Amino acid sequence: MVSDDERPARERILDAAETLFAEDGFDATPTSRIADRAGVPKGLVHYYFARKPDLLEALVERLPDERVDPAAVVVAGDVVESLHRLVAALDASLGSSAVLSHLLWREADTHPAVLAALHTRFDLLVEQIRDVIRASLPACGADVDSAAQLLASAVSYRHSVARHVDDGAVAMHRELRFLATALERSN
Amino acid sequence: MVSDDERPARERILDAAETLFAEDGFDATPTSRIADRAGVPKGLVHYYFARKPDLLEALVERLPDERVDPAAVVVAGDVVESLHRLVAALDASLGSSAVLSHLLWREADTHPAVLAALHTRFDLLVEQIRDVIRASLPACGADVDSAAQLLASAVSYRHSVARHVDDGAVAMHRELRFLATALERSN
Amino acid sequence: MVSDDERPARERILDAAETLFAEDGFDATPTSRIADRAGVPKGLVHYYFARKPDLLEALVERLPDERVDPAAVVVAGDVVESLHRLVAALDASLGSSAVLSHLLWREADTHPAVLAALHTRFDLLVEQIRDVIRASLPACGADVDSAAQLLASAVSYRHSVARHVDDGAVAMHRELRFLATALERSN
Amino acid sequence: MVSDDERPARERILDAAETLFAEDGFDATPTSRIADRAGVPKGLVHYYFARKPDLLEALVERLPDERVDPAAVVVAGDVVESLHRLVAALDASLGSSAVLSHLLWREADTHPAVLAALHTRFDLLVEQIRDVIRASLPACGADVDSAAQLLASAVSYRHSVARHVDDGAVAMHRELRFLATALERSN
DNA sequence: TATGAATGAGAATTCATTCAT
DNA sequence: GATGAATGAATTCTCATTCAT
Repeated sequence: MVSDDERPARERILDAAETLFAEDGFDATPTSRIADRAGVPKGLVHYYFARKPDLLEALVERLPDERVDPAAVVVAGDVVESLHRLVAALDASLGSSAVLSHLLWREADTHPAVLAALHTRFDLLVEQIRDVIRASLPACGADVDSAAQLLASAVSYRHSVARHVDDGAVAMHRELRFLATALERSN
Repeated sequence: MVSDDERPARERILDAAETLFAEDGFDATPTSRIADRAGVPKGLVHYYFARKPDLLEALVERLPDERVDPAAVVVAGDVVESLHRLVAALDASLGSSAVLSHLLWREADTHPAVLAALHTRFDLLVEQIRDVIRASLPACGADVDSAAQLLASAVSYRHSVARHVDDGAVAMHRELRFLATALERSN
Repeated sequence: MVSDDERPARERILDAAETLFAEDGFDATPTSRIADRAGVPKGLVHYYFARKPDLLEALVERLPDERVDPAAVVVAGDVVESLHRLVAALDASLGSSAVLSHLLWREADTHPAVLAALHTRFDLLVEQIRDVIRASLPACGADVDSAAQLLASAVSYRHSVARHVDDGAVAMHRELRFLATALERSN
Repeated sequence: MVSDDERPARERILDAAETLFAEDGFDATPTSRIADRAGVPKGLVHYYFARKPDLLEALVERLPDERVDPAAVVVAGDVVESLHRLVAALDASLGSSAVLSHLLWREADTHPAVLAALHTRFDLLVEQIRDVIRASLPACGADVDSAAQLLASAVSYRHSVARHVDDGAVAMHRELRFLATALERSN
């Protein structure tokens, strides 16, 4: 087996697992294929990850912290633009872990650790949207929580489940504008 | 093996497959367990469904048609109430196939037939929401398509993915009210 | 794989397991070698015996009932001869399951079912020896229980553990005579 | 890994191996568990004992010399008491290596070195019993060899195989008295 | 001398699928 | 049509052993 790649073997194994799990699902991916793809002998996979689900947990722990600095996206008085920048920033940050994101949705049911990670991520998303709305439209009298929840649903839905829908970005843009307009009007 | 239950063996096999696939996933469910649960001999499962994926396709074909008659829910001039009744009707109709709904999301990636069924269902959902909005608020100048897309996201998200979130109904109610208000204001 | 032998596959698997376990021990015998020896495909071994220890339990259940009819061996008034005949009868009956006998001793510690079987067998042995002593020497005033226990130890020791000692039969004969003499003297 | 215990690493490894082999058997004990239990890194086990069976041979060589000084136990003219003291002394000396004793029986078949050690120990046992009988009952006309063999069987049986039988000591006491009485009567 | 990462052969077990009856 | 014994490829996991440091 080849081995002298740049990254350490443990990382290469996780990379391979991430890609393959995302492509075919956890159950449909033999550890042997992970080893092949990582360029390590079969035994090494189980040396680092005694049981197969340990791979999944390690992947969850590798999840990047997707918190976006509100100050970096808020444009005072312009909710449309502010939310737009937030979503763009989230997209960029999530983009790197899009595959991972997707696979998590799929395995959440059967792996509690994954489910917990998903909930945390969703709550964080709602919170960030709400903060940006509040910061860009301080006196908004509308139901900001609902708007945040709606947008978070749409973002999550797009990132994790509906990745097959290619016009996602366009639709998202229009939905976002709709929400922003609603928020501004109720000012 | 038990046998003389009320439903024919083929149906019992599909019922069992639906439950078990939803619980543990397609790959993690041996056909032998489906046979056990259905109370039929192992061979019979493969007699009716030569290959395992055939079970999944048969389940997709069993999907109920969730079209709700617009006339039955629209309250002229009251979008909030109209959408509310629509969502309630959809919930009722989907309720019976909630497990199935959920399992479809999970298997969509690896089974094209399932993915296609999902897209059809989502498009139908958007269409119905749009129709109800238009019927209850004929002169609405807002971006009805986006509103419909947003609500469809939220509904789908709740039905299929976020089924673990218990306050789903409450949040949905508030989100819906937010959307309706936005639509009415732009009238 | 060959298959049209005289005995049914399940029996052939047990025969093979018995021989191989006795030769190399339970842990050192792969199920694949059992399959080879039995002339059946590997899968069939696990079809009949889901887990490897199930093979051991099935072997224990195959143990012949070694009860010897006292009437057939007792020579009234002659303990030496009576015990001699009993031991010979036990030897003959045990002989057929000598390998099994031996392997049971070895696996008793780690397999409770085996340990239980061994205890039952030993108690039965003591009981039979005592019955024969009593029947051939009714008025014996000696500690018949101890004599029976001693002889049972020696028999068990020889059958199960000390099978490598080749002069076993000769020694046993002398020991038996010693015991018998002791019993007669105390009459 | 812990390390600065009182005993040197090599000894701790053997101690751990002895315990674990006795508990689960040689084959069922991974060297890694031996390392864990000994509190040494995995590599060190193979550093001291290149192959796993080497551990077994080293254990056999650690066997204490169980020779009991006849003078210390013989009570002239009293075989019962003499043998009693001998067995007590053997018990005490064996007690420290009871686990080892037991594991040897189990592994004797597959490890010639172990089998040889066992034979040596048994012969030594017979010899000692005979010496004590002769010393305490010089003019005994009975078959002392057989009596010695019988008692050695019972002692071995108890020490090595029947360690699960809790009333071992009591039964042994009665058997011993039976033998002694027999020997005295034939005087 | 000591270490623990790395290796790969081989173990038990699972399971979709076939097929004779 | 129905059945369940039979098959064997594939899968997860174990572990003695090696070896660079």
